[in-house]
Amino acid sequence: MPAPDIAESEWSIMEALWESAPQTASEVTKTLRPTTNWAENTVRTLLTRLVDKGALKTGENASGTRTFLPALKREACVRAEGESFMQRMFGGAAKPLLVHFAQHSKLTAEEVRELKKILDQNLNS
Amino acid sequence: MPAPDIAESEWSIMEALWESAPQTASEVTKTLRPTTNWAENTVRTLLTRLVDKGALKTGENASGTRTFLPALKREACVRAEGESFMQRMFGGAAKPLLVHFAQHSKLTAEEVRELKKILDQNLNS
DNA sequence: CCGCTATCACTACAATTGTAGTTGCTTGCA
DNA sequence: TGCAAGCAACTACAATTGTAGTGATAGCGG
Repeated sequence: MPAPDIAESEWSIMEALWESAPQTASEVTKTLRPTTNWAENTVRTLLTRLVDKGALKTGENASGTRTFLPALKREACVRAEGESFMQRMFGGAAKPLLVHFAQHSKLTAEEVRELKKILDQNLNS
Repeated sequence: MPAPDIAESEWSIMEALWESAPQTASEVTKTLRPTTNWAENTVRTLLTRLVDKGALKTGENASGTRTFLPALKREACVRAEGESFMQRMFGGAAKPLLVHFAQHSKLTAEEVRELKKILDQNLNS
């Protein structure tokens, strides 16, 4: 299973754990509380589902409580999601996607400069 | 309701109708048959859902049969979906998104040139 | 005039997602 | 040393999605 399908609310969980891992269920809950205000059970459910999907692994902390940590790299998940998005919206072609976001986003001159550099690097590789 | 949520299989329907509209249910079915192989009822269900969501409108053709046509521009839907994707995956920031796809896509020199131009245009606007 | 075929409008139903609640076990603390 | 509080495992339940099937209707072709 290369890249399990991670739903929207599950992403919040993953982000929290990519940000800092391992964490126990209640730690994750506290981490997310400001943004999501989820009940701890909600977080637990999502954690369990993510473990089932193979996106998270579990461990134990010093006090014997279960902890959760990513089983997949963020980069890999982003890439998979991105691939699927590109497929759905642009028939799998990168250019129209890049055109779209290049046109409809506000970018600073600095960012534009960086992006152009990256595009160049893309070529000779 | 600016931009209804269009599910994955619904996108196929929308694409067919953005490509050519209006079409009757059976026409859409035939249009999509090569790629999806959906039963006509499946297509009808999706069409109905999309009308409910306000993404499609209906009309009538010469023979009095119902036809379907987009109620929203593709561009608007792509933009909404893109926005939400950018939010989920990159916290809403365009640059990291662009960086990601600029790095992980194979682009031709020509495409790179065009993209750089668009980036420049982005600036003075 | 009558049945076959296309259309429609409903209904079906399992899987996934969002969001918890309930129950049972454990264990440190008063 | 019994109880409140944390933790784990299940269960709940409505909405959305994917993928059709069924039943009613109605017009075309014989």
